[in-house]
Amino acid sequence: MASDWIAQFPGLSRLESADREVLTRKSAVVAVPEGTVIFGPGKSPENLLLLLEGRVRVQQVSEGGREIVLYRVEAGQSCVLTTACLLAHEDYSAEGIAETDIRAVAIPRIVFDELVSQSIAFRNFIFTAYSRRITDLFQVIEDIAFQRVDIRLAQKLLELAREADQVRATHQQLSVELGTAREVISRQLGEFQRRGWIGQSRGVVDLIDRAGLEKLAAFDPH
Amino acid sequence: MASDWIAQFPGLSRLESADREVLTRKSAVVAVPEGTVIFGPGKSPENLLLLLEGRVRVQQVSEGGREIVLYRVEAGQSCVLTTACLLAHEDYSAEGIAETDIRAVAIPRIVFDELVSQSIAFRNFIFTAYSRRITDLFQVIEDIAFQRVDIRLAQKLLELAREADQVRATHQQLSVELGTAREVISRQLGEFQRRGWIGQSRGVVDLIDRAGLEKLAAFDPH
DNA sequence: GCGGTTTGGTGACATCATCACTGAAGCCCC
DNA sequence: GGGGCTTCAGTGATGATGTCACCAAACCGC
Repeated sequence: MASDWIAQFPGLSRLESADREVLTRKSAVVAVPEGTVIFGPGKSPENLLLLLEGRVRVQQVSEGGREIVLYRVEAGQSCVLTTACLLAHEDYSAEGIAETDIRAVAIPRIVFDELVSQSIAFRNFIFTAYSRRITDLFQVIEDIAFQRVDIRLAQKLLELAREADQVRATHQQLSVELGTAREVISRQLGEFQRRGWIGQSRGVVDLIDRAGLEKLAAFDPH
Repeated sequence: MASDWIAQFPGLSRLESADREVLTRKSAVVAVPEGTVIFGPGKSPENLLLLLEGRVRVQQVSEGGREIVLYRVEAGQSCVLTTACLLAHEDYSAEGIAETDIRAVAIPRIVFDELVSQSIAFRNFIFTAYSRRITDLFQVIEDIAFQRVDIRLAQKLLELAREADQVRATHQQLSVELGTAREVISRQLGEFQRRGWIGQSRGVVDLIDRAGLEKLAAFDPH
């Protein structure tokens, strides 16, 4: 039962059977309720987490109390940021928050080290995950530095909505997604509404005209 | 001769002698002239570089042609970004440029893998380096998103000047350092000059009153 | 010296951030 | 079910930053 989860991680499919055995025997499946702070300033994690179900939001918190979302860890991915914490014993100013109820595989530090040492497949898994996160961070930097907020907001709404045609988020929360101010979000959403792209009610944005949003999201000002 | 370089990397001091032997025997000290593009879009590196002398600038280039400096790799540090490339075979939109003439140890992919597998000290070295870079990126994101340009410019001038009291850079180059526009730099430097903090000539900023710059650099608007 | 290129300066305007304040919508609690 | 509180959203004024257009000065190669 509990040993079947490896199939959910494509990057681990090439793991040899001895390593699979170590991984399943020495790690545990844990449940974490929505809203839990998984790691954060002054809270080093003890385990590497591989997400089976749910989503983790990683965000940066500045001294001034301002926040910005860096990336999300989805089911089937690993929260590699914690490995850097794990091995470098360094505190980050970033924090990871369970955005939904979560089921995850918790790999203790010792076991992580053992697997990195023994298995080339596991190493590839870890370094590939790092690679993805760093790419995410590069994209965040580029967007913040060079992209207009209306375009970024349209993209973010489509991303957060996924299949649904509704986003449950306050203007404040959306401003944290983009690292901007609430007032900016309010005004931009007002503009989107005037254009008939969205409807608004307290804590909710309804996507009425996806095509309109998509056109703006794909717009290249250059 | 060529085997003494390990002493220059504090993180490698705990390497066991067998691993030291592998590292020195299977890697080569290379020289790279200033201006060389070490890695970049469509140019995957073949080796992990440990810098003995010189400096590498890593910057992001966007489609619109705009650029921003992400961080620098100094002597005594490793260019870990390349390890992610190395192992994940992924192309980055970032590029690494030799900012000075460089001497570096080039560790082939195979040897890197062997060492990661065998040596816990080497693993710690690598993951600690990752940790530092990610921290750097977090700081870049926070600065771009939340910090005023004048403060960031003052900080950057002091950083680039190091011991010297002069920075050799055009306004254009400084704008890339901060991910902003040249005009913004021109105006801010004009203001710094009016305040008597700096002097300007073509391609050069002279630091006249470090204390003034330092005060602004340390200023917390919150 | 001449002509082209790079670098820097500046005004006008657009976009975004900040501040201060208002009112509306939900919630609690009796 | 009507206060009172809290959260959420809207908005004007103003400052900071980004963009565009253009010009002038400094440098470079010949």
